[in-house]
Amino acid sequence: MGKGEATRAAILDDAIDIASKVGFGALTIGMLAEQAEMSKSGLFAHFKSKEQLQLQTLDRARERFVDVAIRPALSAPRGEARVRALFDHWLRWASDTLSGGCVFVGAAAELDDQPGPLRDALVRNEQDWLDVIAQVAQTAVSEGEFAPDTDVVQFAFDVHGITLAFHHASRLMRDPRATERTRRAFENLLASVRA
Amino acid sequence: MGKGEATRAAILDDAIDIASKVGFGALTIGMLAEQAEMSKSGLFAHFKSKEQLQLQTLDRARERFVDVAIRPALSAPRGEARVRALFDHWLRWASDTLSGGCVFVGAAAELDDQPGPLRDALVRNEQDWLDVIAQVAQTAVSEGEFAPDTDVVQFAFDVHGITLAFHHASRLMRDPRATERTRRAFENLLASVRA
DNA sequence: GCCTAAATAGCACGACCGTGCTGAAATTGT
DNA sequence: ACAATTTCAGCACGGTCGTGCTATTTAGGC
Repeated sequence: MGKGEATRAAILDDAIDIASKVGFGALTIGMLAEQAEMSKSGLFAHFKSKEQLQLQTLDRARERFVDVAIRPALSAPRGEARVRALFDHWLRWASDTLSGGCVFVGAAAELDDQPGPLRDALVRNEQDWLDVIAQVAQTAVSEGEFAPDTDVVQFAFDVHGITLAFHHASRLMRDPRATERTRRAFENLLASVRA
Repeated sequence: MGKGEATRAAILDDAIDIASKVGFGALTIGMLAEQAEMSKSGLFAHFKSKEQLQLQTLDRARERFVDVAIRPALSAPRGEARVRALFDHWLRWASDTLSGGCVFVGAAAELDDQPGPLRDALVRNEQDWLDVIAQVAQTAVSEGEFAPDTDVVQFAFDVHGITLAFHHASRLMRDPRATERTRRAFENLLASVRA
C-alpha cells in the first residue's frame, strides 16, 4: 500500500494551498478533484467525509509548518538568536510557502465562531505555536539576554500580534513596506525585553 | 418609500451579524431569509445580486463602526487621550457589538486572496481605519505628548497588530486574560512613543 | 503471470445555492 | 377611498454541493 498513501499526500498538499486562498469552508471536493486531476468520487474515497478531509489537511499543514519553520529554528543557538530565527522562519513560511499566505491565519479568523473538531484541532495548533514562542523566549531569559522579569507569555502574545499585522499589511493591503514595518516592530519589541 | 428602506436596513443588520460569524462567503441568502423571517425571493428583491448584498452589508458595517467607535472617540481631548479613546472604543466594538467579533477582522482574512469589488471596498475601509489611527497619533505628537520623531504610520501598524492579537486570543483561544494582555501591550506601545 | 486487494471512475440521490418570473398583498400619494 | 406603486411570496430553473453504490482498472504478493 504505497500508491494510495502517495496520492493522498499529494491531494492534501493541493488542499493546503487551496485552503490558504479560499479557506476551509470554501475548500470544495469538486475543485480539489479538478486541481488534483482526479474524479470527485475517486478522491472522496480517500477520506470518508469532508470533515476528515479538512482535519487531515490541517494536520498535514501542521507537519509542514513544524518541518520548515519550527524545527530549523530550534537548531539556532539558544537565546535571542533562536528567537530571531523563529521569527524569520515564520516570515518565510508566510511569504513564500503557500500561494494564499499562512493557512493558519486564515483558518483562525474563519473558524473562531464555528465549533467543531476542526476548530478544536486548530486551537491546539495555535496554542502549541504560542507555547513554542514563549519557551524559546524563556531560553533568552535563562541566557541573560532578556530581562529576568520578562513575561514570556506576553512576549508570545506581542510577537503573534506582529505576525498578524504583517499578514494583513502584506496580503490584504499589498503594502510593499510590510516586511520593513514588521521587522521594525519586532526590533522594538526585542529592545523592550532585553536585559 | 419608507417601509422598504426600513426592512432593507434590518436585513443588513442581520447580515452583518451572520457575516461576523461565518464570513461573507458563507453568508447565504437562504439563511439570511430565515433569520429575517422573509421568503428568499422577497429578500432577494431588495438586492439585485448577492454581490450587491455583500457590498451593502459591508458598507452598513462601516457606517455602524464609524458611529459607535470613531465618531465618539474623536470627541475626546486631542492627544494621547484621544488615542486611548479610539483604542477603547475599538475594544468595545470588537467585544460587545456583534456575536462573531469584529466583522472586518474576519473579512480581512477571508478576502485577502479573492479579488473583486468586495475586497476592494474592504481595503478602502481598512486603509481609512489605519489613517484615522495615524492621524489621531499625529495630534498627540503635535500636542507634545508623543515624541516628535514618532513614526505615526508605524504606530498605526503596531496598534493594528495588537487589535488582531486581541481578536485571536479572545475569540479563537477564548483566553480570559485576552483583554488584560491587550491592554498591557497597548500601554507598552504608548510608553515607547511618549515624549 | 496470476489473484487478491486496493485505487479510481461512473452515476445517481437529495439538498441547497443564486436568480429569474409572475401574481398577490400592502403601502403610499392624492 | 381609490389608484398607482412598491413590497413580498410562490414557484421553477440549472448548477454545485457532499455522499453513497457499483464497476472497472490498477498495483502488489506469491
